[in-house]
Amino acid sequence: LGVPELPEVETIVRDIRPALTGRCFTSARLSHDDVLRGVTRRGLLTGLRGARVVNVTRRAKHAVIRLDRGTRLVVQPGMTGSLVVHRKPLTRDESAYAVLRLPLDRGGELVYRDVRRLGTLLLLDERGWRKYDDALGPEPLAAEFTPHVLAEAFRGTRQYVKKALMDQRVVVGVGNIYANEALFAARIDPSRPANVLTVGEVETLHAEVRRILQAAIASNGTTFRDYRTGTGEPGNFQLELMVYDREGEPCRNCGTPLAGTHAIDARITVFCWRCQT
DNA sequence: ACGAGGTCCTGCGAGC
DNA sequence: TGCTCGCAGGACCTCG
Repeated sequence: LGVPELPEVETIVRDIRPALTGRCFTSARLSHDDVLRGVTRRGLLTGLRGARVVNVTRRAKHAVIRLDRGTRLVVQPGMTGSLVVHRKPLTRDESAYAVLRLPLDRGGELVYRDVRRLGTLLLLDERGWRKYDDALGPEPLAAEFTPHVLAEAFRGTRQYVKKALMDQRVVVGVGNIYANEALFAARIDPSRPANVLTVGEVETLHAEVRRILQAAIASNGTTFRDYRTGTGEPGNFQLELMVYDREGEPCRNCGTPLAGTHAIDARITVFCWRCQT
């Protein structure tokens, strides 16, 4: 577990960028085809072999590796994916569950490892990328993501606010962990319909989403089991979580045992029924 | 429009 | 001890 969301992918991208930019993939090996979306094994491997990395960026929860051929390798780590540049030969543990291995010129190797393989790999041309990018909502840390933008997205839906917050068309990068945390910080009941929130509540939620994502980036993300930074280290934000993985434990605000439910989208929701209304 | 449920995938922990 | 079973869940899908 570890669930790479925005802070985790941001950390990965920052870590691997210096080691990858300008480098060439001397070869490419893929262990399983089931992680591919919209590209065949042959298409992926020939598209990567010999390609040079122009830059490495993050969009939503995805690492985007732009190649000199005008294509982009898009990595969605899913639940258990990690993306690490190894400078030394891989250990037995590191090579177990390695899905994509891309040795670099001048040494080292980019490795996508994914135990459960719920992550996906895409290789998109310019047009494919534009279409993919357009389908995603605003970046939560960008200036164009204002409280007004969030309010407009919430206005049109009676979905549970937690589900709406995790909808990648509303705002990208927020998954289960940070949705739970942001709603606790904003003192909002996750099961309220999105369109009944007051202007003030949306403003608070907007601010808390940004604050928590920034804090998680500063702590290199949240590691429970599988998530690793781009250098293979665990993150530290699990130490700062207020509700996630704390069902039954006392609320850090009022001491009431935290409640847990699967009623929203079949994912664990942890909240304080006293603080969140 | 929205909730519910299934699918993918495998390690792990609980229960018998 | 050794087995089975249910759970974790992001993205995507279908059904009512």
